[in-house]
Amino acid sequence: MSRILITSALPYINGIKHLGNLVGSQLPSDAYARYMRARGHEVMYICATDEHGTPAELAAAKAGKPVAEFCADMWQVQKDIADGFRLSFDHFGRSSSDRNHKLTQHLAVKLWEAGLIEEITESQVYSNADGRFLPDRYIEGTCPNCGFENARGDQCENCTKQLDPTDLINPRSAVSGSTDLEVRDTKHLYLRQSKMRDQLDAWIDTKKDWPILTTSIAKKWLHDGDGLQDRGITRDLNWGVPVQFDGAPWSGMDGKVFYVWFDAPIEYIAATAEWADAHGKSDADWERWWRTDAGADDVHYVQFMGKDNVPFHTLSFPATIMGSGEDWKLVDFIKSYNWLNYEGGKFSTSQGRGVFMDQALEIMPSDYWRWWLLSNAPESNDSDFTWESFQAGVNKDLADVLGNFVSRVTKFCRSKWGEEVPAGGEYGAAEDAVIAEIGKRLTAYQTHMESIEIRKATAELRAIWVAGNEYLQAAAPWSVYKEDPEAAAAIVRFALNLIPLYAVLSEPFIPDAAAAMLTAMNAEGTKWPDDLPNAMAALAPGHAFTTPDVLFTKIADETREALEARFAGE
RNA sequence: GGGCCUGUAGCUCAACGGUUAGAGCAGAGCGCUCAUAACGCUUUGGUUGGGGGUUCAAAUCCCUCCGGGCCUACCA
Repeated sequence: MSRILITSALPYINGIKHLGNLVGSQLPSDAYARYMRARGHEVMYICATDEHGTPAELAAAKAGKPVAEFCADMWQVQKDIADGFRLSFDHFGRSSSDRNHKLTQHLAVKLWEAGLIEEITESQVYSNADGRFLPDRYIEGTCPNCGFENARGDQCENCTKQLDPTDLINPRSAVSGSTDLEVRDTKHLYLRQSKMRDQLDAWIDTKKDWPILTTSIAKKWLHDGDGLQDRGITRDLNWGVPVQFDGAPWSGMDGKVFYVWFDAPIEYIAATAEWADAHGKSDADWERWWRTDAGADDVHYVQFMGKDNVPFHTLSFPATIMGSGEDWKLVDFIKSYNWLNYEGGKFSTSQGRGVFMDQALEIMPSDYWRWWLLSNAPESNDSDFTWESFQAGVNKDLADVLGNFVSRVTKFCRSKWGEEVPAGGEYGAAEDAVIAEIGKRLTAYQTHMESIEIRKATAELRAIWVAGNEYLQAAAPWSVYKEDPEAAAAIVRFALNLIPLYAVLSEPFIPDAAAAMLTAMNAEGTKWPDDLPNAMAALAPGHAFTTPDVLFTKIADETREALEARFAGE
């Protein structure tokens, strides 16, 4: 048994996430966490809402709520949705927690003491009407290059030219539209990542097994142009972790907060501390996951995220904890995902295009989404959600191959012997062959789960389900029964035993159906099959079960068409 | 502009210098009748985007052209 620390990228607080966000970190990390728990490992699986930054403040204003209240409400919304998808976080925290405030401030002090933070005074655009400094992209105006009237202060979306906000002609606030803007000097803290470039580069070089998507992005940032640039880690905002606090080694930073990308990854650690607090545990209980001087050396730490998050997880967060000089656990493996598209285009919040997590749960049970999304996860490339593919995947894999297998076995048994495992006959060569086949597939499945190749794992799992149908078809107990009921009983006994096996193997992907299968078979405590022949004899003659309801209802063509129309957007 | 990823069967993907390029879905045929008209077997289908090169051997490595996508540091 080993200890495995798993973090899923933090969903941003400003709204409900769509299926692309779900499949890019939360869902695969959950399948991985469930698998590792099933294999008997000690798992700490952490997620949280990422609550700071300008978009949160604007979303709160739009909702007409104070930002703290907005975030608290939206945290609950996201928590409920996560529960609905059966995401098995050990703790779902908040980056606005007291733990994160304290730890973020602590690490900043350590970085300062190590000479890795410096004060820089820079000029930024201030909006008098909005009463706030504006990030570059929240300033709009006419592009000096192409004349496009809605160019943003960081880049013109029309001609793609990189801009400085002061380049814009007739600049205005994207928040209020006000043109009452001025440039003010403001002091900020910068993280001197450039001083850590060689150290980070050498560390990345040791990660030979990381996905190329992960390392190539890190290398690009390390070596592009002048190399890794220092990064401002504070902002002129109200909502966030205050930069000025008792014991801060700097002054004059009142009214500023740490930049969201500085405090958000720290929340991985802080959320584990929140977990300890919530369960009446001591600091030592969370530190053994995170402090290498407190037992975390043998922890295997895996992060899941979409590819947009890679620079922060490969560079700035490691720079933060390495630079602190303290003994924090560094990530061992970064699993990054590409994008999920919707019917050939992008998911779009503003255009109402695509499916959002709350809607998905209203439409179909979570297992349906989990299965389709994980068996089509964008691991090697962007992938495409289509209703047709979703319908085909759910109907074929879940309803026909797995669900119908459970139905045909239990109903046949019920009709001939009643709802208990029949006695008589013995397993023979055919059963040995199935055990051998499943054993081979199971090894492959486990290998793919260990290396976090989720798509390949689902393909093996499906093949294991298929093996049951192949066996039944060849053994044909309905024919054998007429001549030799004892032999038929052995066949059915074997097939019934496949059901709890399938339930346990499938649990990482379809936990609700797995639970329903175990309940029906009266086999709730079934463990991972370390010994397949034993597992196939777990349900002994006379063991009572109940024939389950249909496990997966098929998606009708009319239903699919209605959903296609409903979510087409404009 | 720069960098990275990518293009394989009608569709979604696998194969990561080594037999005859594989699987699921879709299509065709046969079988079974326990089951959610489900299941099983057989089968059609590819000039691996185009062109050139390296090699005994290339989907795989190199060059080039064409197409798709992502990132480019103040959205997160």
